[in-house]
Amino acid sequence: MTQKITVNTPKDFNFQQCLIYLNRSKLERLHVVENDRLRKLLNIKGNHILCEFSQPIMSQLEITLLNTTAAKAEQSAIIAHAREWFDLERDLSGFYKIASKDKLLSQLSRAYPGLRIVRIHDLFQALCWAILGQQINIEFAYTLQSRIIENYGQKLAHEGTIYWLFPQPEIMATLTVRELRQLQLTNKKSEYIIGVANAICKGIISKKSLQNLPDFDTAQKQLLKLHGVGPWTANYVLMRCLGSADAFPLEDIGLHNAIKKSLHLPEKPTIDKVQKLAGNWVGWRAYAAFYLYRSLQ
DNA sequence: GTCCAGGCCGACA
DNA sequence: TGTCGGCATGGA
Repeated sequence: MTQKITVNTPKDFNFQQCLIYLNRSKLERLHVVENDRLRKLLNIKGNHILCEFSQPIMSQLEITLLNTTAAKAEQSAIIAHAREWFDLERDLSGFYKIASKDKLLSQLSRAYPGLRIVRIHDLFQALCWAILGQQINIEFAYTLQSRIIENYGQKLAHEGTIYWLFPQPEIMATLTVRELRQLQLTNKKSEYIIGVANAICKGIISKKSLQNLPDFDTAQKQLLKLHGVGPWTANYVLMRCLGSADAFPLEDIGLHNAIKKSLHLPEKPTIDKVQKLAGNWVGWRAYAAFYLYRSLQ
């Protein structure tokens, strides 16, 4: 007897749009997209629960537990995870209002209606993903991430497919640069990831403590103290993990290319030009960035 | 072979 | 405070 949980979703949420984003790389190891269904292994209070997400009707997500059943408290945690994953608490009316008056955003919001920022629940995973993505192409970042997961993550086999959890910082903190170098990470990326793992294990930084700060600017300052975390990485993590709708990875080459593509510019825009454009998106710059990323797929 | 890819650090002025 | 070279790798 499989257990099903339903999650009510807001009007301007389009599960299909999010699935397209989630399905952008064949090297993804942390979820599987298949026939409008999404499967992900969740770590709920230490229990590894394989969840299948689908959308039987527009206003609902249905979560089917494939390998176990969940008690009330676990069910609540699964629902909370889903609501965070697809940023369902957000009222997007402000974003669409801004978008309606902006040439670039109006184009993107029409192209990807109901797309929401797909969040990364785990701070360590978000930091690692950003560090891996520094200065290399995304597909190679996926290659590196898949190697880390397959070497150090926990897994569950179900009906012939393996589902993975991202490695715990406690595991990664014990590694040496030499070990990560063998996965073709650079010296720097290896040092940064081991350092971040240690910082999290020692409680120097945590998602909870960052979320308890008065504002995202303060959280950004804390993130910047980590070795290997610069402005781009800090803003990326604020956007993907901590739930800022306004964080903006200004230096992002991908964003620059997306703007070039959408506005049919002959060259990539300068930083000043990007900053000027983003000036029209204040309050919703993370959403603008996420829609721009989506336009590169 | 060259250039680019969802940057960051440390040195130096 | 602002700028610049070095880093290291895979793919086009």
